[in-house]
Amino acid sequence: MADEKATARAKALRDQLNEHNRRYYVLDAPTVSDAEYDLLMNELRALESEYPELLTPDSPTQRVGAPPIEAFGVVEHPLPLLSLGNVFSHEDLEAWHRRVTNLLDGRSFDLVCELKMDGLAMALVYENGVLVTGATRGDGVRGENVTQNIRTIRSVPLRLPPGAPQRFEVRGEVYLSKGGFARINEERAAQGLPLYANPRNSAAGSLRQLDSRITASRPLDIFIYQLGWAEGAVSLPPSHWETMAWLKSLGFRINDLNRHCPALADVIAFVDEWQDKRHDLPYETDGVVIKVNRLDYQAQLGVVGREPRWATAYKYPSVQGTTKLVSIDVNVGRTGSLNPFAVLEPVQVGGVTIRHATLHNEEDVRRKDVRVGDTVIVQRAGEVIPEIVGPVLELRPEGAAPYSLPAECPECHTPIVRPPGEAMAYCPNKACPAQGLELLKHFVSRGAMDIDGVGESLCATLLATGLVSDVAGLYRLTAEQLEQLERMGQKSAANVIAAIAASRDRSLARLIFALGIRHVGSENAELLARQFGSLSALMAAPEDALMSIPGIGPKVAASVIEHFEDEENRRVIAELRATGVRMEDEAQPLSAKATPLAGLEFVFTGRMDRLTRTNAEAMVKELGATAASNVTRKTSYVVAGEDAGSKAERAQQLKIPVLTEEEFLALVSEAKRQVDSTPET
DNA sequence: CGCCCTCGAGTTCC
DNA sequence: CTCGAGGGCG
Repeated sequence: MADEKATARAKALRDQLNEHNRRYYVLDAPTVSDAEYDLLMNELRALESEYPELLTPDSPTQRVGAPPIEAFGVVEHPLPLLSLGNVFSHEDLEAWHRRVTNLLDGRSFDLVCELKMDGLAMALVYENGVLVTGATRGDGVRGENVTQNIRTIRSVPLRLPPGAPQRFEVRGEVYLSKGGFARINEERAAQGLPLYANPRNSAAGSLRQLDSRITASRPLDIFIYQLGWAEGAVSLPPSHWETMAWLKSLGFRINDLNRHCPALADVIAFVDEWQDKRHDLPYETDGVVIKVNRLDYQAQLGVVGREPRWATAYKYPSVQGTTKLVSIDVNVGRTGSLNPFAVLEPVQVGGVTIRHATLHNEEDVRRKDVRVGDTVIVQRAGEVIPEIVGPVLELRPEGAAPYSLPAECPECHTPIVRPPGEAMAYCPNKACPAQGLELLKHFVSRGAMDIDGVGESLCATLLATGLVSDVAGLYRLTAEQLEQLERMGQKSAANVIAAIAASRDRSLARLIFALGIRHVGSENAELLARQFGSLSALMAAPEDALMSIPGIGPKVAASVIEHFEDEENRRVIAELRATGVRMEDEAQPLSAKATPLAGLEFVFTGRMDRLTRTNAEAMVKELGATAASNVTRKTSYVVAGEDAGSKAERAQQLKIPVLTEEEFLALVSEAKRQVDSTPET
């Protein structure tokens, strides 16, 4: 049995350790060294193991977690945890403010702005100054009892100083810092476990551990943002802002970045200020919670449905979102490649609605382990292209099966082939209608024959009606035939015919590229055109002649040979020739052009105001420089437009000069001035 | 043979 | 933008 001395010592140790905890984790101002802290902790642990009756729920030793439990109990929230209405713009916010003003009979009111943590809402109940329950939000009325896990969070006070109400509830958001998230994922990767998709997902996983010793090893943290309810004779402050200050004095961790705003203009300033700055915070925030400060006004405004009228959440455009994966469909590419893509329940991400996302190939789907029916996390890679990050494993429905590609081409039902060692599967049927459409689209596209007014839908119509059966068929079209089609008047028909006619005179390189030879893109087409000067010369070239061109290796050469050996391809080329498509380049003018930018390599990135990227690339090539798409050590200049992404960053790392559009134009006009002032040779 | 750089191909949304 | 793969070079 513990004697009085031991009992008193245990209490003293608990009080000291709890205070040190508060200084370290809540105030961020420790007054003892880690070693001293450990010494006190060890002493308490020894006492508790000798006299188990001294072990109290508020003991700091509880922070290391307890043995696993079977399941979480259910906790009823006496006062439901409400959700918040959302606003997405200044206009929405102003409209909300007007509504509130009306409901308050035109009286003006002050507000509080709080950064909205991307974590999990939690209700903590204290009785006689001791934490007794920690529960998740659940459906707002009933949550899960995760008290043992909450105790492991160092910034949650286990015991409060005198002056706290007898029984009361505070609400807060449990979250994981970006650094903590990265650390956990590194550990999981090392153990071969599936990775958490984001800090929120990871915090949820940590909190739902039945073994709280695991939770204890996760660096979870909490910000308290609300007093739920309180019983016992205490006079409560009259405003939210003062309530938060009071809770802070009791030892709760409150976000210091929150701000008391006298008027709407200050709220707008706060929201704008953190729009970008939030990315520099060590934790993830997805918006700002705006609350009417006075509690009597809050009471007057009340609750509608499950949302209080006295608060709203300003949501920043999300970089990520979660949605349901409805199905995985398959596209057939121009080369016959089968590319699975995700059909999603539409979701707003970064201000646009996302319905589809590519899944690249079967391996990609397997690696990400997404299955039909999964809830998946979606983001816009480089702020543009939708991408599936991964599934939320907790929400996977029973019986969701791993994905495998269908055995047949979805278009023509030919059995698919997957060359050994290759990641992509193919439809081997060269006459596959899907490939025909993709080939036609490629032929008319901007980088190829550049036929204006012929897009995806017209290509499809032409093939479906039989007006065109291969790329050469375009050049036999008449205005009368086009006018038969729906939504095609005389004027547009004439425009299309003119655009097709104009494309007869494209450069040889564009024509070679347009043919759609495997492994021959715009660059290789350029090489081949420059080497051979005409399509017939290229067609007659033996394999070794192709291979001797720097940049053309065995695969490309074989692909070219194979393309021109094919009877059908030869027929189409003959047709093209017969309809008057130009098949050679004019002899290169021998006069050497002035090349003031010779030897320089430019990389363009981001959106420019006065130039398109292709235009800019043409400009520098004209002056003897080259344009590359990737930043390497060889790059001379990176020209960064608006919203420049990773390339500009990489340039900084490699200490390569980054030019603005203005600086670039200045550099070009200076170079041109040199050309003009140099006498022709 | 392995590494590094480039090119090809497919892709989403407005 | 990203991944995969081709080509060149040490």
